[in-house]
Amino acid sequence: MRSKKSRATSVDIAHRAGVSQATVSRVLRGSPLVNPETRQRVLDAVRELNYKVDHRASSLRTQRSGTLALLLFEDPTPDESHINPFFLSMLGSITRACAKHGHDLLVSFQQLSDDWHADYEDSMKADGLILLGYGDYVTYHSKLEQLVGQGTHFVRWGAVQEGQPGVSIGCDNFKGGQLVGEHLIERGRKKVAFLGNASAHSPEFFERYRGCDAALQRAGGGMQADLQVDAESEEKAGYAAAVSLLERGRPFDAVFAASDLIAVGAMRALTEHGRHVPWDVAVVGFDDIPMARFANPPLTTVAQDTVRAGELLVETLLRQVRGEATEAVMLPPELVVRRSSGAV
Amino acid sequence: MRSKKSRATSVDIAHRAGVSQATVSRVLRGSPLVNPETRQRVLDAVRELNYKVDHRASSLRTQRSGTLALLLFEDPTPDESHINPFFLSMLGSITRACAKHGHDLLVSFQQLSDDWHADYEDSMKADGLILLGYGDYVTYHSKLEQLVGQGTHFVRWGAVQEGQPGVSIGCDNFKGGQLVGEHLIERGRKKVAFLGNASAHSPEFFERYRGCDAALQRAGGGMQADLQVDAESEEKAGYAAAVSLLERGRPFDAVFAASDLIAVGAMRALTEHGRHVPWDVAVVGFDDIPMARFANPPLTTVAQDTVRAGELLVETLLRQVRGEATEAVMLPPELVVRRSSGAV
DNA sequence: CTGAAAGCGCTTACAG
DNA sequence: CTGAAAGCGCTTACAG
Repeated sequence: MRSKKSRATSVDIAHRAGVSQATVSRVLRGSPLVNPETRQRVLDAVRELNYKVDHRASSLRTQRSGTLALLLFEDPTPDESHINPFFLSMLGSITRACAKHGHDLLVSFQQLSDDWHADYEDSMKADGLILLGYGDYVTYHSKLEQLVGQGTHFVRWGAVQEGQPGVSIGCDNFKGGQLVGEHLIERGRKKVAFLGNASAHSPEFFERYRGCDAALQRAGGGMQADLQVDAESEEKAGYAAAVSLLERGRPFDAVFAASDLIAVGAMRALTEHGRHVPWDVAVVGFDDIPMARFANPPLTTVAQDTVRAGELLVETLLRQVRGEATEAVMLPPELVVRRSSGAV
Repeated sequence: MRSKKSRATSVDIAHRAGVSQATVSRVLRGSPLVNPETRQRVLDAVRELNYKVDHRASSLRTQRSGTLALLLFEDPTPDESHINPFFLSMLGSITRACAKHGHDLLVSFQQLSDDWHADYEDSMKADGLILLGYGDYVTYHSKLEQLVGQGTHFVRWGAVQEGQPGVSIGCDNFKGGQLVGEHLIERGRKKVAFLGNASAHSPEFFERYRGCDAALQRAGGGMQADLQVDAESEEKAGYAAAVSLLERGRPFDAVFAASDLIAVGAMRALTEHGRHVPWDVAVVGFDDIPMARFANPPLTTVAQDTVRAGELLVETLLRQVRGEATEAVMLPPELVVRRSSGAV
């Protein structure tokens, strides 16, 4: 919107360049059906009047918005509190990937309870949806089915598993858990506690748990139910979980936290309760958020490739929008060893 | 976009409800000029066909998009690297504030070098722009003037100072620097090094520097030019700056880092070079990013109220879009004392 | 290679 | 309270 004279339209350009409005549109869309000289006259007029195509009009006409919407779910922490740093870095890489593909990104935080399934694409604000966030998978499921039923284009970041509505991109969480298990065994740890929800409601955490268990089993051990404590992915929850683990009084020499945020909280609790990390207890997290390097001691963790993830999400969604076939992908995790799991 | 039958339009609803398309529109816009019974019939049809107003069409017609665009600048780190956590949390609070005001948020990362001044609002994708990011203020300035000249609606997060194009919301950086200076003096520190650019190119950092200087002066001292080292807001830059400070061989008993990221890097360098924080050197940062609490030792810093900042930015911009008067605001900073500046 | 015309899906004076 | 009509600013067959 201009303050004085209203903004130039393609008609103004046509007038100035002495052509029809249709020709202006052809030039701006890069149609080859335009005489080079005509094209130049139009381009000159465009520059002189500082003209920009009205995105709403073109999108209304073409039925393509060139916009993707990112819906970020966060259930537990309604307001104030900080967003999970892992999602923040996903947000960063998704934004970059969108730009790279010439698309705009609409960002929106959602409560899982909201009626989100019926918004952005339905209002034609976006060509497709990217769904991101932990969330109770069971609740989630029916909404996803609704999306599929509506023919909405979407991709989801999260657990990649059978019988799931829509296309998912996710980390190979089982593999990640395995890497952790193998690492702990190598360091001589046997009794591994798990901090995080380990049930079908949180399939990502559960896979991490199962992967670690598989690795321990191969070494003749296994995860113990009495060493598992539920926790959402928050520092405070990690602290609380570690405290209640200690209260149980069962011996353990390692903690596998389902996320770095949990791990950081757990390390604080352990230290405050006189357990030395890593001498008494090795601690390993998941995600490799920026904070992990700076934790005290620096946190061993499993890195997820957020840059690749962002690109894959965007590319997959765009392919879907174009009507091409798409498939689920699991990204390989990578173990990052730091001092929190140091040798005994 | 639906997979099978194409999506319902207001004409379909009109047909089903036995009214004119105009009436459907009136109902959906909440016009009082509709008979309650008619309204109900329309609403029923809307529900049955799962109809949603096409946002592009309505926005084209009303000339209001209900969308704000956030342009995030990051000059030094072109790709890969992580976005400054401080901006990430601003992003979070801006997104929340937008939702609260019923607006959508378009997010875009920009290189300062890009031709950004001419994009989102010009394409009518957004009603206004929020500008966020450190950046060389001198380069910046002329682009801002262009925006003002074009009559573009925008607010900027950053230094609040005289003769600046457009409306700015920012932290009271001078005051923040003062708090740091007073705190250090109270802890018996005299020779305060400053890590960060201290010139008109980085007015935010410069104000922090000047504020600290003012506090020291009041105590009979002052900042020393030979204890100032340039640094962008990055952990690596902080590390490098601290190393070159040490190499100068001038005595100092405190470091005021222009940002937490710089402080974290500096603490690593100091520790590696045998200086104990805080015994030998007190370290103070700025921003209070999540990482600050978990740094080793936990970092004393100046907190900026990002939640309030986000709301203020959105409210101010919306007021501007509505043609109301707006003004610059400086938010009060708050000192957060942790162990990195612990008593001698 | 170019123009006239229809139409994307809404909103809103204008009549009644 | 309601309908018919114009128009927001584009894109794209359809003719030529």
